[in-house]
Amino acid sequence: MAQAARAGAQARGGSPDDSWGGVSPDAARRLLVAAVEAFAERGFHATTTRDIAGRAGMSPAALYIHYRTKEELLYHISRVGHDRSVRLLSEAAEAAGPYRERLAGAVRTFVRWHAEHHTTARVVQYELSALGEEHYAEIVGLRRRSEKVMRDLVAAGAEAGEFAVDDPRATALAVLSLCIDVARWYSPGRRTPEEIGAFYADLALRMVGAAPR
Amino acid sequence: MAQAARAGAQARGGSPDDSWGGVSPDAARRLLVAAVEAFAERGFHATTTRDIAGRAGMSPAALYIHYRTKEELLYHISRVGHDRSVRLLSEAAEAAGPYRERLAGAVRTFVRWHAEHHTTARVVQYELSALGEEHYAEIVGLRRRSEKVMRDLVAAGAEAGEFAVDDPRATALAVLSLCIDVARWYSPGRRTPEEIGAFYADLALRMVGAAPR
DNA sequence: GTCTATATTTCGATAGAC
DNA sequence: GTCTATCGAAATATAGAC
Repeated sequence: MAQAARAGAQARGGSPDDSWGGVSPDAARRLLVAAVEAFAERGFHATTTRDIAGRAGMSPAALYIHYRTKEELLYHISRVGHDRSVRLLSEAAEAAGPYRERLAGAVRTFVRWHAEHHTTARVVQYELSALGEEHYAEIVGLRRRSEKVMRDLVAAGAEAGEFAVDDPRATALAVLSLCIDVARWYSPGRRTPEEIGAFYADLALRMVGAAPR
Repeated sequence: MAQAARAGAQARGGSPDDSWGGVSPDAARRLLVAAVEAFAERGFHATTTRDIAGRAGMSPAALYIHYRTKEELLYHISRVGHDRSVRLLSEAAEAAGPYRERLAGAVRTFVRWHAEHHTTARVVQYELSALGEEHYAEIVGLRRRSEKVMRDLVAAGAEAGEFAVDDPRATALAVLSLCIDVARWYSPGRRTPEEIGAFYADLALRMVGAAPR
C-alpha cells in the first residue's frame, strides 16, 4: 500500500512539508500542499482558488472535483494538524519516566513539529477564524484536548514535587503559547528545528521551576 | 487642547480600546476604532470597507474621505501600535535599578498592554502580511528595534551576572514571543491584564535564570 | 463631509465539452 | 477527471448631488 510507505517516510521527517504524503489521489494532495503554502503566505481570505489551483498546476475548476469549497480545504489542513498536535503531546505526556522528562519531551517534539512544518503550522494555528461554524467548533474541541494534556502534565509534575509552580493551569497555557508562537516567527536558516526544540524544552523546564539538570 | 486631555485619559487606561483618543476628526477616529474591531475579529482581508463604515455609522464612501485605502487604515493601526510597543519596552529597559527589575517591568507592561488592548494588539501582531510593501518594510524596522531592546536587556543582565542564560539572543526572542502571543489567546474574564502581566514577569525571570525573589 | 448610485474588477463556484 | 468558458455575487473605490 503506497499509503503505508509514505507514512513511513513521513515519520522519519523528509522534505519541509510532507505531512500530506498519505493523501490521494495525487491531484488532491497537490491541491492540499498548494493550499497550505498559499494560506501560510497570504492567509486564507487573501488566497484565491485560482492561486491554489495554479500552484498545483491545474485549472480553477479542478479544485472542486476534490474539495467542495475553499473552506473544506482549510478544514482538512486544520483537522490533520490538530490531530497531530494532540497525538504528539499525548504520547510525550504518557511516556514513562519523571515528569520533567515528559515535559521536556513534549515541548521538544511539539516545537520541532512547529518549526519543521512551519507552513502547515502557521495555517493550523493562525487561520482558525476562517473556518465555518461547525468546523470551528470541532477544532476548538481538539485544542481544548491539547490544553488539557499540558495542564494535567504540569499539575502532575507539581504534585509530584518535580515542578515549583504557583498556578499550574496558567503556566501550562503559557508553555503551550510559547510553543505555538514558533510557527509565527520561525524561518529556516539560523537554527535547526531540533536545536530550537531542545532550547525550548529547557525554557519550559525553567518556567515550571524544575531543578536544572 | 482636546488631544492632551485625551492623552491623559488614555494613560490612565479607560475603556477597552481607547488607544485612539487623540485621533481627529471624530469620524476618522470612529472609522479607526471600527477597523480595529473588524480586523481583530475577522482579519484584514475578510473585512469589507462596508463593514468598517457600517460599524462607524457611516456610508461606505465616507471611509475614503479620511483614508485613501483600506490598507492605509491598517497601516495607521499598525504604526501606532508598534510605536507604542517600542516605547513601552525602551522605557522599561532604560529604567534605573537592577536588570531583573527592568526585565520584569518590561514584560509586565508589554503583556498588560497586549491584554488590555487585545483587539488592537491582535491586529498589530497578526495582520502584518496584509500591509503594502513599503509600509511592511517600515513596520519590520520597528519590530527589529523592539527585538534589539529586549536582546540588549537580556544580554546586559547576563553580563552583570543577574541572569543565567546560554543564548541571550534566543532567550530574548522567546520572551518577546511569549508576550506577543498574549494578544492571540487573551479574552477578558478569568484574570485581569495586570495579573497576567505580573505572572508573565515572573515567568520571564525564570526563563532568564534570575534568582527567585 | 456625507450621501446615493455605480463603475470596475475579481472572486467562488458551476456548466458542459471532451 | 480535467479543461474552457462563464455566471452571479461581492469587493474596492469613485462620481456627482447636496
